[in-house]
Amino acid sequence: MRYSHQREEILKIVQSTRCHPTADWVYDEVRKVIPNVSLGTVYRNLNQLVNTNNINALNDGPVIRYDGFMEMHDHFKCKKCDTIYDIDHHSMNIIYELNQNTNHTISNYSLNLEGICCDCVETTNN
Amino acid sequence: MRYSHQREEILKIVQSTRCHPTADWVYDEVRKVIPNVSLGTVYRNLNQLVNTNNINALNDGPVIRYDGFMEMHDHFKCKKCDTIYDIDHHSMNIIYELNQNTNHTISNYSLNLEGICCDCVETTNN
DNA sequence: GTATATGCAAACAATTTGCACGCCT
DNA sequence: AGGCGTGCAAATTGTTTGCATATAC
Repeated sequence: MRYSHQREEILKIVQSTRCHPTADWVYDEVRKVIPNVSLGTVYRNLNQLVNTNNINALNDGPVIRYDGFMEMHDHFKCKKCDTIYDIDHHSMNIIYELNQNTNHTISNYSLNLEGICCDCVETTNN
Repeated sequence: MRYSHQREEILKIVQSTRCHPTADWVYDEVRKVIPNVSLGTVYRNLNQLVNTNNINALNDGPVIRYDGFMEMHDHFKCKKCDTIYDIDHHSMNIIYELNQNTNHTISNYSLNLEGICCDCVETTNN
């Protein structure tokens, strides 16, 4: 994989946030630095960065979100404000425990939690 | 919600399988019984059945899969054959434990596991 | 110099929606 | 009779891809 200015900026942007951005959000950010970048380039580079294990992809309904934080962790999505929070969890324990209980060989997982977040709980009745 | 023959057949079909079908698969099955059914109708009814808690939706990359088995359970997807298996798990324990460890109110979750399934493990070196 | 990366726009795939007509109640 | 459900086709959304040009090495 050859160096490219676009890819460098895209990686830097994804690594600099914990907001689990979409390709569109990344596109808007990259354009602040490289105004004529194209959305196709953003998608191509995000896919490459996922394949080379520099970032992670997680799906959120029909859209793909990207995550530059590479320690194993889970996610919690607030049903009210749609924010996705990181949740620290005993990843290896889950995989170990599940490998004990099934015939399959589990190599990775994603745990997606939903509910009402701590910021929304005060004001909601849902 | 008024009765419709289409919706009844769609529900029956989703409830009769454990293969986590896509809308397209359901569409093909419904056509065997109601040949002139439309794909739009299948999608509309699947969405209604999800909203009325008769079936569940789970996302598998860009596609939505449907599940007529309503007990809380998790899923394991084989990286080789793409089969999605049901995994029984201590759902309430996870939610309880996680509610203890976070400030959020977790109401539901989906745990998606990946790896090599028991049928593929013999023949794979991946 | 050569191959990979880019910008652009068109293609794609899954899902949703608008509309006129049909069928449940 | 009235309104929800349908079939059909077009629209929408998120993502991918083909192609000619630009750039890294």
